[in-house]
Amino acid sequence: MSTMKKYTIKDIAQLAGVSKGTIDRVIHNRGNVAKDVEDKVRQLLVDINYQPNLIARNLKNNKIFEIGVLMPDPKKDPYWEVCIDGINNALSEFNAFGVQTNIILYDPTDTADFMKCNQEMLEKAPDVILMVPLFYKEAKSVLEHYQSLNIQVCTFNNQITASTASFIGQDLYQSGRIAAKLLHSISKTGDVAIIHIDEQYKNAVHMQEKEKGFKSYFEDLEGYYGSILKCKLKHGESVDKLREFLSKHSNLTGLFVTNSKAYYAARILQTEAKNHIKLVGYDLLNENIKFLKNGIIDFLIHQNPRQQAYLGMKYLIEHLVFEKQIPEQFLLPIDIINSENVTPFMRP
Amino acid sequence: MSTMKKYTIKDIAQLAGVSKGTIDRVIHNRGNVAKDVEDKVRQLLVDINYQPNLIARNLKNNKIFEIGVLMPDPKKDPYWEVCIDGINNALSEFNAFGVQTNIILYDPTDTADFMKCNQEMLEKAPDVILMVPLFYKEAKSVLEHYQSLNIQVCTFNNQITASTASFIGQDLYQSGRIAAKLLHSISKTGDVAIIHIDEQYKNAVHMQEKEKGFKSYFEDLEGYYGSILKCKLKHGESVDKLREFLSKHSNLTGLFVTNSKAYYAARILQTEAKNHIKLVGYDLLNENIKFLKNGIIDFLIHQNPRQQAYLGMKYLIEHLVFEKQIPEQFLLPIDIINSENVTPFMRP
DNA sequence: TCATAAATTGTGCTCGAACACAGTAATTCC
DNA sequence: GGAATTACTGTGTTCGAGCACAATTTATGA
Repeated sequence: MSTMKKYTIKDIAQLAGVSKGTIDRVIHNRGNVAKDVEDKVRQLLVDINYQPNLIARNLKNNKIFEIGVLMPDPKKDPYWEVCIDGINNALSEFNAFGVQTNIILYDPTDTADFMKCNQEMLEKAPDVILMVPLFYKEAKSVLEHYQSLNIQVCTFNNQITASTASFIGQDLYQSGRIAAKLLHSISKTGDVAIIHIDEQYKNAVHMQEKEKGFKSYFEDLEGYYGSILKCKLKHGESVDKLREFLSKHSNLTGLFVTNSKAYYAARILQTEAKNHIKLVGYDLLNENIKFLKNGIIDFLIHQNPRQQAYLGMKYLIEHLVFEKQIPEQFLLPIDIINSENVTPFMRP
Repeated sequence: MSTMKKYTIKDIAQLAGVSKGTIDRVIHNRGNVAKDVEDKVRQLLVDINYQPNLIARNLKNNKIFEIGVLMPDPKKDPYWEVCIDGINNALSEFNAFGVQTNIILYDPTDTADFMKCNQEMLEKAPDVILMVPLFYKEAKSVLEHYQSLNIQVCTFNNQITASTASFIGQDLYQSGRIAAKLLHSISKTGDVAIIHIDEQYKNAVHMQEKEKGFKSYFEDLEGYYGSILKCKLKHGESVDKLREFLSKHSNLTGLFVTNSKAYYAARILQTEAKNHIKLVGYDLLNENIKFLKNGIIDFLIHQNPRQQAYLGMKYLIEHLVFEKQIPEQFLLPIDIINSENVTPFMRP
């Protein structure tokens, strides 16, 4: 805030009437310091609020840090594409500090591959790890292993509540509530439906949390008398099931698709000209954006995977380079996207 | 990306068969280097893609940088409060790099005070300046002066298009369009009104841009037959004018308040129980949030002043410390806020 | 008492870039 | 030819923290 001198170890040594070696020993608890001297120096450090010059510290310890990244292969699911951008972004921002990545991509439909890639990662022995722990049970054991090896891990997208690893993501329950609020604000009456598309074991928790939040909004609401329906489309099932669901329930005015597959529903609404049914979904996939712009999709909720990956990298790098503490959990704000504000969120 | 050795000046000297002094002279164009040697070294630098170690560079040049901040006094307008948080945030993030600020607050209703504070700033002779150039004409001349003194300036909130200073803010035209889209999505029929409250000379450009964007949305729209009305409330005028306006136009279904004073309109809507009139405004002031939560205000558009100030500081610091280029313009995404996603945006 | 161990403290080098200054080679000029 | 100037090149110190190791003081034991 105000003008304050930057004290160096040398300054402190002079003030305490000892040599810089002693100060160093106190700072790093290296022992071999007389009790009274130690107390005196410690007090002095507090008094002048000593902040070590991280630049100098870093110059000396100039090792190249290795960050292992373990995430789903964007080739298998385009949702993950932007994460690579976020990672590269962080990398270029900190490229002066000697950081290297080792990205391993696993098949998001294959738990065995996840385990195999983790094995591979262990062999690379990175300093820290950024991971999308898609599969709860497997991730839990893997995270425990990393913890026992004392490797700091930062997870994003999926929270493994049972682990101590730091997590970056969103409050899914709340995002369900937001979806409900949006749907309700654009269609006051009629029934609404929660649509789970391509539901898989790995996503079950995600979708359930969103569903709970969605329902809670309408339950809290006074004066709403529509029904909350539900349609599940398991992985591999035909979209015909959804088409039938939509024809059967003629009183439907709103749909909430709990993942990035809102465009499945949008296609049906478009071909069957059901323009009166409002649609809220997730994620800025090109296919979704197309329907957002032509008005079939009304709102998308942005989970900001790019930012999640970027922040994870940033936290890890700052931890390595500047010894900053990594927050246990960081929940990103939940962005509401419509056809008019979509563009800046697509910025690289 | 891949494993690449970090070359130092010493390495290059060895490779080129000269001393590190010569490499240094080439890198900094200090002259006094034989033509053939210079060419050779330059080629070498390109070949190995030499990246100077910014940590070492910084350690040597360890001066304390001074950032002058010139912004409206939050005591006069609470809108600016969060900017201080953003500035302190950036400061604590980079506190290891020897950066100091000198914050000067001016009266946002007083152009003369703005000029006086700029004079004061000049006397402090900061290395760079972060500024909210509230008053177009005055700011223009001031910015020219800073440019002639070769002081890098970063502006936020208000764009002085005639200047070369870097700008961080939002696309106001687009934000008007977003407001229109939101209003239209929650009330399909009836008239809408643009409300300018406390309009002052200094805000005129801001509000006009938003108005233009708002209108453009409805003009682009097919099948909308309502009218777009307008109500101006000059600084100091009684809100009764607005109350009368609202009673007179009984077909109104939506209001767009072009600045942070949406709560003025909300109060009237509440006391007169005009719940059918939808309301969209700007900024997460406590008063606005209150009405957002009780449903009188439907959406707020978040101009993110905190992030604007934070980013400005970050750009300036990285410019000073790492010699990074400051982007000429950075337009933040425009956040749509409803009662359900307001909380995380209020995070410190 | 003095050698030896143990406890404590001080010194000096390192990291990579920047830059002053010393040193060497080439050229000019009388 | 030799002094002086110019053109170029190399050396050594600095920044602040970290750490190895040397140096010093104090304690212990026979």
